[in-house]
Amino acid sequence: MGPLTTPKKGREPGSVDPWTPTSNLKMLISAASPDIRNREKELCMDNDEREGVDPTQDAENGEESEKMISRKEKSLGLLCHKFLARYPDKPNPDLNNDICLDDVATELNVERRRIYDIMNVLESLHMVSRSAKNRYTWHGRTNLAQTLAILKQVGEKHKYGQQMQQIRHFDGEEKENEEVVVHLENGEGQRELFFVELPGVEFKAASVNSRKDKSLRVMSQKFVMLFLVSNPRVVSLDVAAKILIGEDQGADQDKNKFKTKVRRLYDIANV
DNA sequence: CTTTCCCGCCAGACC
DNA sequence: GGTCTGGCGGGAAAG
Repeated sequence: MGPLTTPKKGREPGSVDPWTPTSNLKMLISAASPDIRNREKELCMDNDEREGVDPTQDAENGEESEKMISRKEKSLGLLCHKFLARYPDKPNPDLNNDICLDDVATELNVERRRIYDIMNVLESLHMVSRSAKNRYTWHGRTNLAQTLAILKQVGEKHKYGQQMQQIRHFDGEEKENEEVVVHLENGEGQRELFFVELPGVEFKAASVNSRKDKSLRVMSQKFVMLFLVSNPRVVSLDVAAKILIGEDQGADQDKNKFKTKVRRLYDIANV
C-alpha cells in the first residue's frame, strides 16, 4: 500500500517554498532575449520605413482576417510601438500635444487598461506627463537625453553596476548552495528612491511625485538605470529583478510581486 | 510539460 | 454616487 512515493530529497522540509529563487528568475532572461532581439531586427527593418501600416483598423474584409490574430499581435510592446509612431520625436508647438486616453484606446483598438501601462512607462522617461485626468501631454524626446543622464547618475550612485557584476559572479560560481540569500552589502541603508524628476521641468500635477507613487513608474526608471550603468548595454532580467526586488525594503519575498514586476519589465524592454 | 504574458476583475484614489 | 487609475492573479497561448 504505497510503499514509496516520490523519494523527495530533503530539500523541502514539507513547508511551502518561500519563493522559487532561480526558476522564476530564469524565466526573465529567456523571456526578454527573443523580444529584444526581435526589436533590434524590427529596428533595422524600420529604417526602410514601410508605409503600409494603417493604425486605423486594417482589414474589414471579414473573411479570413479574424483567426490569424495571434498573441504577438496584441502584445504590449507592439502596442507601445504603434503609439510612439503616432507622435513626432519633438512636440509640434502648433499642434496640440494633448493625449486623451480614450482616444488613444479607440485609435489603437485596445482596452483602457493597457494605455495606463504604456503611459506609466513613458512618463517614467518623461516623454509624457499627466496634465489632467484622462489627459497627458506629449513631450517626446525633448528631455530624453537629460532624463537618461540623470537616471544614469542615480544608477551609479546606487552602485547598480557593481551589484549586477556581483550577482553575475555569484551565479557563475554558485552551484551547491540551495538557500541563496544574497544580501548585498550597501554602504548604508539604502532608501527607496522616489520618482526622479527633471530640474527645470516641473511637474504640473502634484500627485505625480507623491509618496503614493506606485511601483510601475519607479521600477521603470530603475530598470533603465541598470541599462545605463552596464558596460555592454545588456541587462539580464533575472539580475534586474534581483536588484529591483531586493532593494525593496521589508524583504519582500513575494514571488507574486516578482511576477508582476516581470510583466512590466517586458513592456519596458520593448520601448 | 514549462514559460510567457493578455485579459480584465476589482480595489483604491479622485471626483 | 460616479469615474479614473492601476495592482494583481488567472488561465490560455507560445515554446
